[in-house]
Amino acid sequence: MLRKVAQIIRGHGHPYTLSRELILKVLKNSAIPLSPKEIYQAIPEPKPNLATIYRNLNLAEKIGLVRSVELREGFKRYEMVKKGFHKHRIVCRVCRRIQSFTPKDCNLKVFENMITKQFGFMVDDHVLEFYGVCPNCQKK
Amino acid sequence: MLRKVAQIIRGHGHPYTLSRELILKVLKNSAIPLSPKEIYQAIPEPKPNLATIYRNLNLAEKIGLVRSVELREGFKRYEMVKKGFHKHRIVCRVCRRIQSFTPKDCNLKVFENMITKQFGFMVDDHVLEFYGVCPNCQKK
DNA sequence: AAATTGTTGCAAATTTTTTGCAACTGCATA
DNA sequence: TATGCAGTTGCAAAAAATTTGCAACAATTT
Repeated sequence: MLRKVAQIIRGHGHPYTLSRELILKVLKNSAIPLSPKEIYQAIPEPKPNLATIYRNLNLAEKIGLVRSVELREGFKRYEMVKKGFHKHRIVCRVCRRIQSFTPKDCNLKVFENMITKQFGFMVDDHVLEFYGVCPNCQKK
Repeated sequence: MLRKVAQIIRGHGHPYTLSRELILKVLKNSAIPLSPKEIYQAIPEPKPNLATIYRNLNLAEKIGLVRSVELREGFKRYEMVKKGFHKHRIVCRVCRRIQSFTPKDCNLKVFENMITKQFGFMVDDHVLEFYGVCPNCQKK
């Protein structure tokens, strides 16, 4: 089921190792982006070294398998990249709860066109996160 | 000219110190968000300690004077919050150049309404950054 | 001007991420 | 299926980013 991922990794000249499989499986099953430490904790013993997780996340990001996500926490999180889909997040400023959602129709093309016309950038990715207070924390 | 800022800080029960003035002045004059280290470097001698800069950025963020911005670099940047205005960024994946822009009409209300209706969050801030390749790096 | 409260510098600690190196593993090919 | 190369891994140490304890100090209140 991660066969396609294996092909992509091999296609970039890298072997598909057990560590890689374990890391990507954890990310695939998570509703929210995870930090390297969280990925480490989610893998059962015997787990790969934390340094290995960092190295593989960097590689996976470089070849476009995962994307890094920062939510004002002071560390990076990672999520799988799925072609044709992407997620946005809403983060509670109080309890730090993260809620992901997939936009039906992400009408940010307006921005991207403006950017291309005005600044000449070729845009291929964007990050949109909302901050606020979740229902639970509003009660208090 | 930073009088209003001084009032806000005092209004929150904190003295308006020289360090605070220097840090906020640097941020006020920057077109792009700056990291603590960059702020430190931008202040002429005698400069406040780096720890002081971290402490004051945390305070300023808490009382809403500044906002933290993360651009997949592994550290935080900060920018002044100006009521009624906000900026977005486009970052070059190759040379890491940052281009800020102020949206004419940030039509993300659609998202915010959906979030409130569907998840019950009270949204009061958002982050929208674009990633791509700048004109210079496209040539190579 | 004195008292109070919060701030600062400094050094050390913590947290996050990267790196060097020797042993090892995945995979191509024979 | 065995062999060898190239890239990966674990471990420990280093580097980078951020936080914290504490004594000296500065900004505001009385």
